[in-house]
Amino acid sequence: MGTRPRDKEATKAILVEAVGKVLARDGFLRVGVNSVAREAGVDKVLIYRYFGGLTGLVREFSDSRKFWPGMEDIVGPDPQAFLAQPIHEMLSTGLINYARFIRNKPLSLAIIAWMLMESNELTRAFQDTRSGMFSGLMDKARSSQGPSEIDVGSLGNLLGAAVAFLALSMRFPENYHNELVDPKAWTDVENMIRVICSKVLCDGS
Amino acid sequence: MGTRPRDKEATKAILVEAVGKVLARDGFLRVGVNSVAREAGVDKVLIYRYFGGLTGLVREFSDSRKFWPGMEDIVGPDPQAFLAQPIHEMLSTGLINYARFIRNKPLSLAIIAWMLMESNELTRAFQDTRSGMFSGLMDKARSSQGPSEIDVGSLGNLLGAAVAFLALSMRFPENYHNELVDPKAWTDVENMIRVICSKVLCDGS
DNA sequence: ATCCAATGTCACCGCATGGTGACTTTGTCA
DNA sequence: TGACAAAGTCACCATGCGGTGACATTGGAT
Repeated sequence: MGTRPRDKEATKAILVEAVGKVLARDGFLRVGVNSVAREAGVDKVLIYRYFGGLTGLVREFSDSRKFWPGMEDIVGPDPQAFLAQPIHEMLSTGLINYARFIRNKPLSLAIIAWMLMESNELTRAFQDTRSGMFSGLMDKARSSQGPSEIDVGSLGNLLGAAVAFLALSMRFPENYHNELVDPKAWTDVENMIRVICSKVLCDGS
Repeated sequence: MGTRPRDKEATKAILVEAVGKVLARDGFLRVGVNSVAREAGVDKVLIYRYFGGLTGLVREFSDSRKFWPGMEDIVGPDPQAFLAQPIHEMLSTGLINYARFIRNKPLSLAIIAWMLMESNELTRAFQDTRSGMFSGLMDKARSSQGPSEIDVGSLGNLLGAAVAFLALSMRFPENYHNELVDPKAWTDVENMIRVICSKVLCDGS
């Protein structure tokens, strides 16, 4: 029989990967013990034996990949150049990089949606992964700014929320009459972000 | 037996209301034939007999109430005064009214979330209800604007998306480390919206 | 070669779901 | 007073779920 050699670690890896497949293809609604095991072609009892249950498996899945943009995804390849920009350009390019990072990542979008829909031990498995990177970056940006100005962090949060919602709504364009399936619409969004950051952060007053 | 007199319309109304109760309390994940019938204290077969299935019931529910803000919710009690404002104030007050309308309406938030999560015959039942009111308002605003300026509609869409995401994320604050449970945080958001609309739409160039 | 723990499969349980047919009760109209 | 259709209840089905115990198979150490 050409069956796979018995390899616990390999099987665990298959299961972890199966979570991602189900999540990306069918959404978090379908992520369950049965569906994941079926996707992996493995008996579901191994989920309990190896991970103590679906929660443990999802947690391991959460650690296994990089769903959220890291510092380098946000600031780009040259951190020095990034930090040398005026603050409004730092924010807008950071936001645009964020948008570009998530908008074509079904897994990231699925997780964002999941965390938006319920709070249980499964979504809590993702919580820690969302590093405070973004807010840290905002603090850094804030420090290079006069104290009495518009709060860069608040503006970033607001526009980040907009980006996330637009990226999510793009998944079911027939529900939200939006045109973001067209990449050109995203360049309009990016331009709008640039205009906002520029006008809000560096114009007079 | 003090049982209710047999009244088809009353029973239908009870079922329609039960959809809203389940949706607001447990979210769309729990909206099903069994749970709704149980909530209504009525046999589920009546859902099939009276509405042809859950889809018909949800559609009737969708028509039964006002989940989305109407024109008067957005423009306020005095349309004349609203339209007399400069365009950036029209947009910001409209967005703020939108935010105030939805942010404490669990049903509206649940439906927005639902439409963000799946596209099926049930979510399609809500689709038509979302009147093109907002975009119509944007057109009106656009007409009172010079042709070469920033597009008010795009800005409104972006900030509307931000508002929607923030309102949704508020439902599970432990997932998104946000502070919007505190109403004061919303006044900050409103102020930020005002600043953005003002700086983007009326500052020079 | 033998033993044994680890690896993996299979069968089953209780429960909830969407869905349907057969039943009983009620109001109404002749 | 009956008859009858509408209103509502009940019992049931197949399916899928999370979860668990018992089984078979393998590889490695003695």
